[in-house]
Amino acid sequence: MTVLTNNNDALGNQLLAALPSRDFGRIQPYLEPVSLDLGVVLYESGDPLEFVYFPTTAIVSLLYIMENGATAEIGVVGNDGILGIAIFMGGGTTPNRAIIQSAGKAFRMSVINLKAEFGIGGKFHDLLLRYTQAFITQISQTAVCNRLHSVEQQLCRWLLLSHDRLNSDKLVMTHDLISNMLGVRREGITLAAQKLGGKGLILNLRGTITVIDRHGLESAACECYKVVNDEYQRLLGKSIAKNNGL
Amino acid sequence: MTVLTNNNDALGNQLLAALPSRDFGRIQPYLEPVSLDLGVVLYESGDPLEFVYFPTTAIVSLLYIMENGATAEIGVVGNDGILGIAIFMGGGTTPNRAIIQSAGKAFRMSVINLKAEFGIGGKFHDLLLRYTQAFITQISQTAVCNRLHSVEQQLCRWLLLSHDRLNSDKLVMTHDLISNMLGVRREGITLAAQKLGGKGLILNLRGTITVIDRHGLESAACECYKVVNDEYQRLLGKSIAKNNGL
DNA sequence: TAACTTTTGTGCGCTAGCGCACAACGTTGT
DNA sequence: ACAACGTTGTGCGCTAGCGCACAAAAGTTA
Repeated sequence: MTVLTNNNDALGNQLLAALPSRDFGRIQPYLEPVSLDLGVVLYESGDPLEFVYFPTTAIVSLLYIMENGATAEIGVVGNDGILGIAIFMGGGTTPNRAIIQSAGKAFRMSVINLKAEFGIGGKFHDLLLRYTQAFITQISQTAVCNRLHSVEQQLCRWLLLSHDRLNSDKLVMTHDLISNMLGVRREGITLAAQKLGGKGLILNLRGTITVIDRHGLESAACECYKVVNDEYQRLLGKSIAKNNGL
Repeated sequence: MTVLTNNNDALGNQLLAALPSRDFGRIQPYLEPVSLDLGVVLYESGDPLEFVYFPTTAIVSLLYIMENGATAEIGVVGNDGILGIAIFMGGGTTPNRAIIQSAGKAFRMSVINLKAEFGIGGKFHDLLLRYTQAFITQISQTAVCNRLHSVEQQLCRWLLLSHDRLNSDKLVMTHDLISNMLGVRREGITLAAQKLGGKGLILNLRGTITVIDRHGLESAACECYKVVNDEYQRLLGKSIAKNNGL
């Protein structure tokens, strides 16, 4: 079942990379590399999970889908973390959809193996819980941001979140996609993106947004971004942000 | 240190009540009853926690406070749960303020004792994690609700959350307080409360809101309330909602 | 090249919620 | 009974974002 290719790539995931080599060595055989295409649904709301995922280059969004079809993002997971915390938290599923927001690679691990490793306690257990707390902060700040900030500010935050989890300045995504994530109108994104483009922070091309001025983007974003990033740094010992300690 | 009064009151907290009596017996000596007054700040943003709290009749709100002083609620904890999950998750603190939203009683437990009990693993460990997952759902749904729903709908959700955690239909709280929680204008709450009053769902009196038609309130709320409640039921084996299995 | 699809740009009327100002109550205390 | 204070009610202009309807590009396929 486990693929025998070079699983050292798994160190591209910061959570796995943070493990002591002894713990990582024990887990490594359980990791199976997978390629994830844009738009693929990894988990559907309420479905029992079969695998957890440690993304390396892929980015996954967690969405809630309303009865009327409207969507809003809860949080985003990339090479900084793990998708499927409901497994070790004990619920087995969540009322959210997990969808690939940016195509790329990940390593998956069966629920059985994950539970066994988590059950041992020790570093892996503690690290997963600390990551979960950081993720809680991300969700919390999403709630705050949704309440208090403009679409333009939120777009900055969202672009930064994506940029941090990518090793490129070129984000392949349409305004329509982003609008679904932020739960706003597509036109609202177009307008906000134009403003950011006018300020020279990003470059809008059909289907892609290129980050030009990372620092400018951070300034244009609300404090929410920084709060989350600082918390990741505090809890996981490293900043997710580019040019900022990574 | 531990007060010797009747700690069986602690069973008023559903998390403690859900423990097997053997586990509860071990924990009971560590529980210290406290009275919590309206407006008291239990945790300040970023402060290392010294105690976790198991509310029985008190209700605690978790808030984020923006640099400009604006506030928004992340989630609410009452007799359904525990305040201070950052302790067993490993972070020791969060960037939030915890403030008493409704005066009442709680049992507190020192961080050292909590960590020790959590470290044993077993039922207590698992229950705390399952509760945390339920709480994550609450935060997530707050984010969604903040994005997509009207103040009136959110007020319904919020009143229901409070009502569930209280053994009275009379909620002692001002419109101003609620507006801080929901992160909206006080006038917006006044207006929404008037509408709900006009529909006969609640009764507005100076400083108090009385729930008249619980079912009507649920209908007037968005689906967010039900999603969270269902998830509490699934994960913790009981509904928090009144007239609904409790 | 031509037809088609996807993505982005633009305009327009509408509404919810904001910020501000101030009036009208209830309570509490003296 | 009166003053003082906290709470709620009301009005008004303003703005961000919505919903809708198309037009204009930019790619894609035939």
